[in-house]
Amino acid sequence: MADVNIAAHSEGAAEEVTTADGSKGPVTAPVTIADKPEVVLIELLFYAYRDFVSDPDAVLVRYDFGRAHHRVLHFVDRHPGMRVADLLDILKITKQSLGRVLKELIDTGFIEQVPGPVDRRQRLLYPTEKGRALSARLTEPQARRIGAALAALDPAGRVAAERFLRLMIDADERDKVSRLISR
Amino acid sequence: MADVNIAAHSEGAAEEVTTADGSKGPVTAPVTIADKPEVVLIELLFYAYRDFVSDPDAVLVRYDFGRAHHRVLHFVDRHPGMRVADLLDILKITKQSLGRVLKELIDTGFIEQVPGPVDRRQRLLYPTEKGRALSARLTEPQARRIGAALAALDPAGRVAAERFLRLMIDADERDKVSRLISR
DNA sequence: TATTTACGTCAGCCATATTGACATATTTCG
DNA sequence: CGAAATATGTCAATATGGCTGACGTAAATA
Repeated sequence: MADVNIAAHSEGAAEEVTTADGSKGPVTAPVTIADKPEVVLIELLFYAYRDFVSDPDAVLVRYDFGRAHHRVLHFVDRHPGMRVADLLDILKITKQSLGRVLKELIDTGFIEQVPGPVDRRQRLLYPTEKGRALSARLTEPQARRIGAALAALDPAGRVAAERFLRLMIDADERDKVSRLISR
Repeated sequence: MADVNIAAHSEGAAEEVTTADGSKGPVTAPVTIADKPEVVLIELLFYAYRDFVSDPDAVLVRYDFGRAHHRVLHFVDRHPGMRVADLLDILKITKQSLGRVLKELIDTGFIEQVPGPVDRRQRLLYPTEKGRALSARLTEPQARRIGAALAALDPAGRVAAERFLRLMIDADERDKVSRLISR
């Protein structure tokens, strides 16, 4: 069963067949890319992301961590000294969801909390050496995948791919994200 | 707190500061895009996907469905008559995980099962009219988002964006995915 | 006939997310 | 100064979506 074997569709018509008694049967006509050309990109994004996130999973299981730990560690490593609120705004999850995952990363010594020097209510988040090392290790396969894909494009194509992804972000988040990324 | 306010980094050095007593403090140097240029794409993919999947959520809650239902309904709608095994191979989940979600979609009349006409062990999956309508409704905001992003690119850029996503898929899955998409 | 295949299901478990309420510092504002 | 807002943490209950493992059944196939 290594191969997906979706049967060819016998129906040539674009419309559903209504049976003799007037009841509606199942819809047999496929949604074609001619109908909705954007479906190609919708599905490519699904498949690409599916494989993209699968990369680090193999590493994470050895640490008893999940994808949530990966995300948290990545952004803390990327933005040392960030506030908890910043992290929540990036991940778009609640503080309760973040709580346990962050606690585990702190308890196991991958992330450290430091009281904000100016505003002492804050608990600024920093990676430890160990945290940085793990983050790098998780980034590696993803960077390799990205690098290989970009290498197959010409410079203009690389710019276009990046632009496309930027435009996929909510319009009212784009500037914030751009500022975060370009550090 | 509408704005993320990550403090500028006081450390100019690329390396960690070791304190006087020899103990390692937290790592304060950020990972820059100069260090790892692929990080830009890694993060863009995260942000883009985050917002991309958030679109249908607002619709789904009204049906008491989650993202898993969306994925199942989408692919059944896209490939009417597909087998359960095909769906599992696309989603890369176990049949037990699929089980509940699929059952709910069947029980609520969005998907129909038909015994395979040639191989009667199979339960071929079809959307109902209702299922097709919901799928279209869920696809709509995503297609709008994609369409807007593509509209901002020139034809070559559109090709590049699509090529990039194709290349992000596992090499040994690309042909299968291409066959699935180009229907 | 024996085996494999396609699918379903039961049971238990884990990870990640949610809402809502409440606690504790600390900063800021009137 | 005192009140209010802010940053964060935590307890509790719940939902969702995923997993492994075991077992069952019908149907195709070797």
